[in-house]
Amino acid sequence: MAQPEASATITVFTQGHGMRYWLMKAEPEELGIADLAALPTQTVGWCGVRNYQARNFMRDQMQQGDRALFYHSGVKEPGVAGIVEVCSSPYPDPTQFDPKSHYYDPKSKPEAPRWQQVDVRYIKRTRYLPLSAMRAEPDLEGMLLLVRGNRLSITPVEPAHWRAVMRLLGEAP
DNA sequence: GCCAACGTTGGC
DNA sequence: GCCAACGTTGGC
Repeated sequence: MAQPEASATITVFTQGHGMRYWLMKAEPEELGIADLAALPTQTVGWCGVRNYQARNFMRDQMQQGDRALFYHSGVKEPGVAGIVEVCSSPYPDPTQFDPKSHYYDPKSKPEAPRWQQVDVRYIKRTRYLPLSAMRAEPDLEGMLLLVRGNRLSITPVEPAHWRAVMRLLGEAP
């Protein structure tokens, strides 16, 4: 069966040296920035992505060394909580084969894995930047996270938007 | 808890 | 290949 391709084209913005910026959503009930920081290796496999467009970003676009905004979703006040770094190549998400997993996909077979993941590494916890504050920031206009109707759990971030977020976080660009 | 938005499924 | 029904996401 052919896998659907992304219905809309989203440009992935690269800098001169090829590093890309991302935003990755996590539900802190499952994995928050504090949990990530407390893990022995401070790395985690970004499992559970079950959207083809988000999967394709990991599979086709992400590179080791890319930075990502770590975003808390599904909470009273969603927002950016930290920064992580992509630290692996894409590889099959093991939870798709685990019948006990919430992310189990009975249609995916080990010989033809449907879902991929990357590992990410904790870089730092930042000042909390709520979604509401991001919406109020003119420099973030057009950021995919803020575009009406967008539900992607992984989105590319334009360098200009990344710089604006770093400024709002009080972080060096 | 609501519901808009949107992705997936499956009958035809 | 169309598209209605259904399920999920995720902010509010």
